Amino acid sequence: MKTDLRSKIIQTALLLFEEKGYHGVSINEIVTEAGTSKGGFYHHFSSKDELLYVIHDIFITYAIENAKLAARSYESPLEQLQAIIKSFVGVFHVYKPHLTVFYQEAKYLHPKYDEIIRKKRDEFRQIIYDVVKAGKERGEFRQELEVDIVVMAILGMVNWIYKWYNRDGEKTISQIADIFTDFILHAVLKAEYLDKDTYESILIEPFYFTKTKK
Amino acid sequence: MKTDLRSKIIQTALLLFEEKGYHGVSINEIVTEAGTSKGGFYHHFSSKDELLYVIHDIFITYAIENAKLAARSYESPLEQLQAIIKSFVGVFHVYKPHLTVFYQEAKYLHPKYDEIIRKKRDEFRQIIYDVVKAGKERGEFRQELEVDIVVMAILGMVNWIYKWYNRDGEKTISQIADIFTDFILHAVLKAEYLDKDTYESILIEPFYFTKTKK
Amino acid sequence: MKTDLRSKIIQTALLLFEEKGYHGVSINEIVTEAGTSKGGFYHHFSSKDELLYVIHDIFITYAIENAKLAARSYESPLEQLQAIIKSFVGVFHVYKPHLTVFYQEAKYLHPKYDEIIRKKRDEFRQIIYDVVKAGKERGEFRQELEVDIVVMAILGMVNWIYKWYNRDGEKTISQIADIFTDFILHAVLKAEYLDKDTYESILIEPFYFTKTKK
Amino acid sequence: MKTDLRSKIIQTALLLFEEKGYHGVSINEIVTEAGTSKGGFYHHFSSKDELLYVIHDIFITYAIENAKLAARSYESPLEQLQAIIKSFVGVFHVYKPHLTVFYQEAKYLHPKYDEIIRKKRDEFRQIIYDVVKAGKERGEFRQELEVDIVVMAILGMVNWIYKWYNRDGEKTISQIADIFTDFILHAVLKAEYLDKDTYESILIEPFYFTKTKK
DNA sequence: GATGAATGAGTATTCATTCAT
DNA sequence: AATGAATGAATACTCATTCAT
Repeated sequence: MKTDLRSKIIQTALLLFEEKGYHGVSINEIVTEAGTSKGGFYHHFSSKDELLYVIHDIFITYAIENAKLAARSYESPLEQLQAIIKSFVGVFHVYKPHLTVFYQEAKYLHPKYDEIIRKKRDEFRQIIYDVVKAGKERGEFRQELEVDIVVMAILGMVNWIYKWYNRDGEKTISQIADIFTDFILHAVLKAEYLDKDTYESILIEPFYFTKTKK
Repeated sequence: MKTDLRSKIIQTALLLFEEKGYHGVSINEIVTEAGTSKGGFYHHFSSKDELLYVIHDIFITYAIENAKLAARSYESPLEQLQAIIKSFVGVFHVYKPHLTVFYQEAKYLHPKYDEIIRKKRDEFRQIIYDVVKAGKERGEFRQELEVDIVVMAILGMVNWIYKWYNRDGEKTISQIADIFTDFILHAVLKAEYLDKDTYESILIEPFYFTKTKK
Repeated sequence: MKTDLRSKIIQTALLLFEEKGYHGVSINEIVTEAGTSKGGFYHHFSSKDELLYVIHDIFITYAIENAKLAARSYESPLEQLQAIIKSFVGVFHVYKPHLTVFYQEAKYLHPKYDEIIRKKRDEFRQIIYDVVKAGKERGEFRQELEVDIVVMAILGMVNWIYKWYNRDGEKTISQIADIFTDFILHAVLKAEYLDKDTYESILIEPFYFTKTKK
Repeated sequence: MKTDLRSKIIQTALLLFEEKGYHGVSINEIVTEAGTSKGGFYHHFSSKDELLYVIHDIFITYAIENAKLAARSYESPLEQLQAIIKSFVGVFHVYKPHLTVFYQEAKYLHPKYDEIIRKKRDEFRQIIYDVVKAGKERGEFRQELEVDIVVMAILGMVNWIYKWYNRDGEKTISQIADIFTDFILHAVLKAEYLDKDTYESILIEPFYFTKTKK
């Protein structure tokens, strides 16, 4: 298959970058590990920069799709927020190496790639923003909420997962998602919406958890 | 004073690292900007690695002291947590460049330095852990809380501030700290402790906000 | 026709080499521009070296034929020299790209090709040498002439044309040829042969000027 | 001396470039031959491009100075032209390697350097142009002369010297200069100025022939 | 004949570090 | 203490050439 070598290079680079950082890994190291040659690498990527971009793009594109789907699948902001968090946390199980590289090395993205990625990142943030805003306007979420800052708090706590999540750790990603959901809902919901029956009812396993079976 | 040049180098490096990343800045650039020479640099630092370590250490040492002081200054976990968050968030105002380097470049710390820093990082986490644990045990915090994960959520949301905080932004660091405190306390406190009178009373400006008068 | 692609490659390479130099053009660029593939290239040429050689050879072979023909067409050295200069200058109109590559890149010819080309270059020089020598011996040219050096002077002034000739320039190639002829004849002829009637009579347009009609 | 290594590098590169061409010589080869290191090279030159420029500049600057001095030293265009040719030809004795590189590799000069060099080249041509023009206007040179083209003829025949001149050859540079002068003067002077007594009188050895004693 | 994926030796350049002064 | 010339290992990237299809 035409894509074979390309995929192999991405996978190899991903793991190496995760372990040693983008600057800690040379092209030579990547191609040796991937079982190809420098020429092979440059046949598929125009530069090391581009490889970094591709890694960023794979993940952010996926994350946006998931978040949109989660939002679309429910009607009330409460449920939407739940679904988005569950989905978002779940992405870390599948794409932890991508995310690690994404957050650790974003600074070194070439400007031309950075712009593309920045737009997608903004798009992702906007999805969460809209849901929190709607929840506040509908009267389900507390009226004191500063939406901008709350969105950054949510993004921060979830994003940080890449620093500590371990597939073989004590808690599964699903449990972590539930704990985070519980934490966030307590932080944003009005007291009257806080009885378990309301919000725990939709804790179905979302699609992408089962997607990774490979 | 002997320390003068050393400080100048650290400050210069800090700002350059924040802007372009550790790998995007050469020793030459640092010494030129700092108005010294390569010899001057190596007189004060044994390597670029060491400089990176020093920057990490300055901040983490400071952050631990602050957190300990905050915890020591109050008796109830509720108040301690409030004070720690307020203190921790405030650190980003003063040490944003350090924090950016700390989170962005930790991966490139030489192992021998990494071990030292890792220990201090664990120490810092432990302080928060102890407070949340105590709050739960005392019955002020919700019993369902998974302390480990909640601590990581809190750390994540606060740490993430380095990615978006802007001294000239819409919200002051003090306002951000209040919003975060409100968010976290809603997330962890039992409903009965959630009346404003309880927890808003201690929103004193902590020491370090005034420390930076420079 | 088998030769089609080969010619296409030569023409394309010629123009690219003229513009950017042999080292400034990659095989990839040539084949892309020529609308073929690397395989297509190597089917027709054993190496980039060979392509360079072929370009050299096309021109030098042509130039020798022309010079011989010019010499054969007249009997007196005076007329022969005139005809050769006219012919030689004219070559620059048709083969400027070849000549540019010839003079600019000869140094990079592979030794095995270089030897062949060098021989032809010597052959060409010999033709002019013989004519000047004959002119001197016949008593038409000045007796003080150092034939060796004069030949190099003539070759130099004509060869240099590749550096400045422009098809769309102020002077046509035919005018340039006349000016050069006038210049050289004044330099070599004895005073008594210098009346216009003698040497301007043969300024027929030589064959190759009309050859390029395309 | 501060300039020692720099000069050594230039000299070494010059000879290597002359022999194998700019593209045929790697930085590695230069520094090995010059007895230094890559770092040493890049301490003195910002790039291989810059080295090429420096080589160009050394020669063209020198040639312009010489031509100006030659022109300034005489009053009549006839004598000026003689002096300039003598001086110009002499430059090839001293700077043959520079000139070889200059004419062979000019195409690869980085645009920013090319502009500087091109200006100096134009300045040089202008000096010769002015003298031929003046000679024509004063009535010493033939009125039929097309000054533009004649200047290119003169430049061409002299420049071409770099292709064949050999310090150990049959003719000394001074002899060559005389032969060229004789050739050119016959080509441009009116018949009445062509008696030897007029123009051979100033064939003093010009300054720069003795300058190179080092 | 033609393709283009793959090769790998070779290139210019960078940069942390050393050390004579 | 401080300088900055010199080092050389390491790096990203190029490109003529090969070869299975």
